[in-house]
Amino acid sequence: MAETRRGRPTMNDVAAEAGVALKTVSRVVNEEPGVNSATAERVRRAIEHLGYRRNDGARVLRRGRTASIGLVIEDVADPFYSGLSRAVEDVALHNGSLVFTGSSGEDPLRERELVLAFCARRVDGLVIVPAGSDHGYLAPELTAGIQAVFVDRPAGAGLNVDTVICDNVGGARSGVAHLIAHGHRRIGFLGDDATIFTAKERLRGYRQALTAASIPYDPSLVAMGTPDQPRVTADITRLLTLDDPPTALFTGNGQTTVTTLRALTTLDPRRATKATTPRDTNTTPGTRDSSTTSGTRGTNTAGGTRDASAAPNLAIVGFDDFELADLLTPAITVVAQDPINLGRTAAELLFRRLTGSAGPAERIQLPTRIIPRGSGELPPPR
Amino acid sequence: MAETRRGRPTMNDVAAEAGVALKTVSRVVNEEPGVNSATAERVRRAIEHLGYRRNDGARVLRRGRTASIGLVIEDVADPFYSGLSRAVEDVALHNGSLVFTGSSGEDPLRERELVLAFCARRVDGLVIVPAGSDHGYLAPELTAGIQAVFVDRPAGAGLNVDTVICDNVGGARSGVAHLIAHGHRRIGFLGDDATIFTAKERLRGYRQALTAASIPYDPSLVAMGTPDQPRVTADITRLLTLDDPPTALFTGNGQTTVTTLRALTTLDPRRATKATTPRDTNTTPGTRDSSTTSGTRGTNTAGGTRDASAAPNLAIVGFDDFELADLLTPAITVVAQDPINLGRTAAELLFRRLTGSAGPAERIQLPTRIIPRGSGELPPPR
DNA sequence: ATGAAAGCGCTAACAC
DNA sequence: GTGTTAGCGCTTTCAT
Repeated sequence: MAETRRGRPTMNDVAAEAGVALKTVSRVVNEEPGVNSATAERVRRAIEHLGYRRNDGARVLRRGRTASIGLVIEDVADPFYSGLSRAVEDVALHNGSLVFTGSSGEDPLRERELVLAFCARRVDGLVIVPAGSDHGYLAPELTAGIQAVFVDRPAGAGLNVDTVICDNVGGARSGVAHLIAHGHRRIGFLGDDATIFTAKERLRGYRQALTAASIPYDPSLVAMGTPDQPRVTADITRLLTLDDPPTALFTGNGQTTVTTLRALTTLDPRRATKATTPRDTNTTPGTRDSSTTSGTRGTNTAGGTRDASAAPNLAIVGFDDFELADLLTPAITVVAQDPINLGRTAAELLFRRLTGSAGPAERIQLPTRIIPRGSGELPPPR
Repeated sequence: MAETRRGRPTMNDVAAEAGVALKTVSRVVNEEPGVNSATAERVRRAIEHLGYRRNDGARVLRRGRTASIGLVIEDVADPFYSGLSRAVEDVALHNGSLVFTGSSGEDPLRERELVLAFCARRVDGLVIVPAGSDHGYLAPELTAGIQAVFVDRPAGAGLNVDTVICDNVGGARSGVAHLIAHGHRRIGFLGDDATIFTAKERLRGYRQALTAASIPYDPSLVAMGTPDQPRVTADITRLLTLDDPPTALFTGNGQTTVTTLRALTTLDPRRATKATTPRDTNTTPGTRDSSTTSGTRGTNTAGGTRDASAAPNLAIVGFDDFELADLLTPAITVVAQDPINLGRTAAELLFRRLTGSAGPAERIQLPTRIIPRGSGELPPPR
């Protein structure tokens, strides 16, 4: 409380106040043994009185280890990555470490900036969901002893680091095989941007499933790009107006699945009445308040009602589970991966490295599992 | 690359390599003016050659400011807080600052640990969603010059800090008034744990709306607690089996809304057929794969079909918007607050403080808006 | 334009 | 048990 000097009190201030040497204060603060309990008590009183708190920055400078790690993901606001984040956080806390978090927003430059900023802060290690494919900038940091684990996507060529990913190929294959098992032969693939590793892998799985069922690959059934609404809606429109349109859709990630569902709702004249107020529209309270949407409940029979020319009775399987998938009508069948497991596994591997585990870089692949809920079990028309 | 000494190269190493003094290296690294361009080039080559990277920890120790902030929220994995996080992150990056993130998990002790750990790292400022109500531990830190902004919930008594919250009372009031305007007089309130500030405020709003409509307050219509499925299901069952059951429900936060919807689906025998595979159940791929759920689509008419004794045709308005609210049947009417705006406002206020803005603690209240989508416009039965 | 010396707050290594 | 000294890697101040 009582401070005469500018700034926070230091160990020196405490030492002066308690009438002991600096080192004794250090011993008390760090609970080292071998301090007379009376002396210790005097020091503790001085600490209390001055409101002293150890400066971990200085400590770190002296000791080498910062007890902090850096986490670079694509976007914390995405439920997939926020689950992963939480898992990393928990493991870090468990290991007495703090975590710097940063979202790259799928921008390789921002990824690089964040990683290097974390390295400049001398984090002990990094958990990275890479946006870019060139990680040469990391090499000197690794040489210098900073540990890194890549999650969800592998590092760019030439970098030999631990990696934790899910079985993208196998997951997509099983999801598409599921649709085939239910009688579909024209299956659309809506994927994330083709530059993204997971998107490419899942497309591979899609093709493998087709091959296994002796269904020829038709590139006109494939649409890839960022999962923004206009693009997805346009692509779906294109697919549905093909001469031989798909009877089922496989969507390549969570965002794309949701965007697809919204597109289908828009395209279906009967369903369209339901979602009158799109998200993010500015609605003045009390204005369109009661009129437009009331009474619509029960007017749509929810399934099997889409106008064939616009949004036919499509079967859907999505990669990634998402909240409320089970409450939609029909409920959405998904190929689920476990973001928490992904994050936990990566973080645990990182801390194992930090506590001395040597050996070559590991590549851990986590399984996916299919969760049938209804949308993926719909048969093709006729 | 070429390192003989242990650890990373320092400015000293660079200086030796370039044949200049330490200070000259510092000048080059920090792009200070007044260095001969030839000398600077030599230094730069040495930096490149040695793979030198400035140690920001040491820099910070000398300069005072750490260019980092701490963010303590309830749970990054919750979409509300992950949106808020992203906004804080973006503002921080914009201000050249890194952010330590930590989830308190609604545990006051963990909140305290995190905050103090951040303070020990000498973050410049803090953005806190408080879990506890006693923030006495923060006082010395504030005195020492660490800035703090509280978001979503105010600080405990006695702490005079900047606060950014949404209009919980007004939002709840307007949501409940909306239901009343649609003819409801028996309205259940399902809130978060009663110890949580926002839960209490929203209950107040609920009561205000009732009072304004001269509807007596009936405590048996109110249920508060953590939004776990068993508790919510039990409470809803209790509400629906009252002699005079509610015809509408107001749910007090996003999690509760979702849990409520899931409970209603379970309670409704007709809807129950739909969500056969609950989330988080371990389904072995290929086992229950195709049998249980196929063909259910179209069997439920989605709205207006609940068994009156279990889950009648309830109107619902929820506090907090959530992804897919618009795609449910019926789509869910919500009182939306804007987590991104909340985070951005708080972070901007923090950085304004950090750049010298003085003045008394501010208390900023952000508006909510009602988004009618269908579920809140259903009339009471008869 | 360049450099030498001091010191940020702490811990490690060694006295006493 | 306690204290002294050095120095982590950098910036600051003041010389040259």
